[in-house]
Amino acid sequence: MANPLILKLEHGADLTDEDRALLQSLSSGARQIQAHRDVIDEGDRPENVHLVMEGWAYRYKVLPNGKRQIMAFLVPGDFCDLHVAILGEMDHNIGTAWGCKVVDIPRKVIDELGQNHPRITRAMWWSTLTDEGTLREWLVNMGQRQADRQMAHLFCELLVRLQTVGCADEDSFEFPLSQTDLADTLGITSVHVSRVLQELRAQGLVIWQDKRLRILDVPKLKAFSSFEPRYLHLNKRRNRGISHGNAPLR
Amino acid sequence: MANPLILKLEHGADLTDEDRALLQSLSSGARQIQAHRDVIDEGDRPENVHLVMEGWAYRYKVLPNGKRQIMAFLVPGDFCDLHVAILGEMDHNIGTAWGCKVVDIPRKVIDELGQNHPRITRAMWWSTLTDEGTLREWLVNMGQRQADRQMAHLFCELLVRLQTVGCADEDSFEFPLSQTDLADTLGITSVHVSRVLQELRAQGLVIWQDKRLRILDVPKLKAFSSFEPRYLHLNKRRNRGISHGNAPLR
DNA sequence: CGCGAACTTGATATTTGTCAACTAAGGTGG
DNA sequence: CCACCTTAGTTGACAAATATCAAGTTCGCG
Repeated sequence: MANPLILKLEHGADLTDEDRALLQSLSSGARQIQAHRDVIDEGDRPENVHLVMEGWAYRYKVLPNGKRQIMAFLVPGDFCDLHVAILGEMDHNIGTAWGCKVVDIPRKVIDELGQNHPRITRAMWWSTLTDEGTLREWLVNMGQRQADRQMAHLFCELLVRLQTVGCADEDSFEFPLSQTDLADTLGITSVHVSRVLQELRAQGLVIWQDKRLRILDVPKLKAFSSFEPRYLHLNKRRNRGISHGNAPLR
Repeated sequence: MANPLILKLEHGADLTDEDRALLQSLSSGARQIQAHRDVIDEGDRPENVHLVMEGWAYRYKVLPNGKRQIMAFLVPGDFCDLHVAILGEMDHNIGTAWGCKVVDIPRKVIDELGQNHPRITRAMWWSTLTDEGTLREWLVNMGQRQADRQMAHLFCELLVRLQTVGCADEDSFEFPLSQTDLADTLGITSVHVSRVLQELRAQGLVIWQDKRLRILDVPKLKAFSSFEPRYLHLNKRRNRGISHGNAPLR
């Protein structure tokens, strides 16, 4: 199976074969983490950077009143905490949604990359910055869309993201979340998730069973949720004008 | 008046006098931009990085149905589009909330900093990463708090952020937004903003008049909104244990 | 086979949105 | 300096979206 990290980072920089070989060795030696465990917690100052290679994890915070907000999904190819090298301590938690394979990469290895491997470094910053773009889109999603569109938008995003790392086919992907997880992601209750899902099913938009989500009509779901993937910045670099001022492709 | 950029970046790295002098010259020559103008738009590939030195701007997106979501406030010391160097094109718009002084910094100057000024580079990445942390907190805010707490939380955040750049006193700051701007920030309607504000006023928490927001009881407002500033990562570095002398990425 | 977690359903409550009318304030031209 | 006009904010009545509570139901797993 192709390496999700490499598949992803190809979008952020023009990697060489040497870069790919290095990333391949970097992302080997994953350890299994059980479902519903924390990978890191708020306040931690981890020595290693964590990279998801299989399964799902998520960023989340819990408020004093016990309410939980999931702020990002970490799927294969995603780094959990690249930023910790600079920020010092985690300002949120990361937990596994399901069984998950994670590689621990010592910070000094990351630092070494930063000094001697400019394309990989660039690709990692590209990855951090697209995470930020995704966060902005989630904010739009929560602020301006009602629950049904918001959920549909999330499904569209996940389809595209998982396709780029080889973890989704044309119209479906493994979706190992509970409805409660989904509720805490969208900022609604799990009761409402259940009802909205039934509506999406009734409209013939999605099927969700056996931990797999199938989108029955992808263009329709994208239109329904006004999904515009620009924020994912997924155009392969080699397909783009290299320097500034060029007309946008697409 | 002290330079907001320097005041801010001191939190992200241990700057030298030389660094400060460089930042000082970098942030001079601001041009005035009128209120309610766009600084950059989605799809742009700007040649310059923009730095706010006075006034307020905000990041926003507009959906096909006309709804607007404000995703960040840019106050003195904030960069508008540091990420564009890597992502290539803007995935959102930036507009002025009020008259605003902005410095245009050529991308090549930023690149040069990245090569020869490691502390400044580190501080700029710190700034980008705290922006991301702020975004995460806004997501929590929108997803899990009701409108009154959410608004209170925003006020607390702004007080702290503006204090660090010398733009707020102990309990108040210039707040040049309309209630509609605030509504599009919190993901509620302007009618609801009006009502929530009256409630906060009635509870003796805030006064907002003449474009100035005054928090009558700061600890009370922080408790009310369960404001926890860890996500702003504002501890001056010299007050923290300095761990590894790792080089910045890039 | 039975237990518990996840999901569903129905009734009702709360929060927030919508619409429309009204008031206040600031700017402009006469 | 006043009349007017526009924009921002306020208010009330009502509607829609979503939350809450409580009671089922289903299903995987020991």
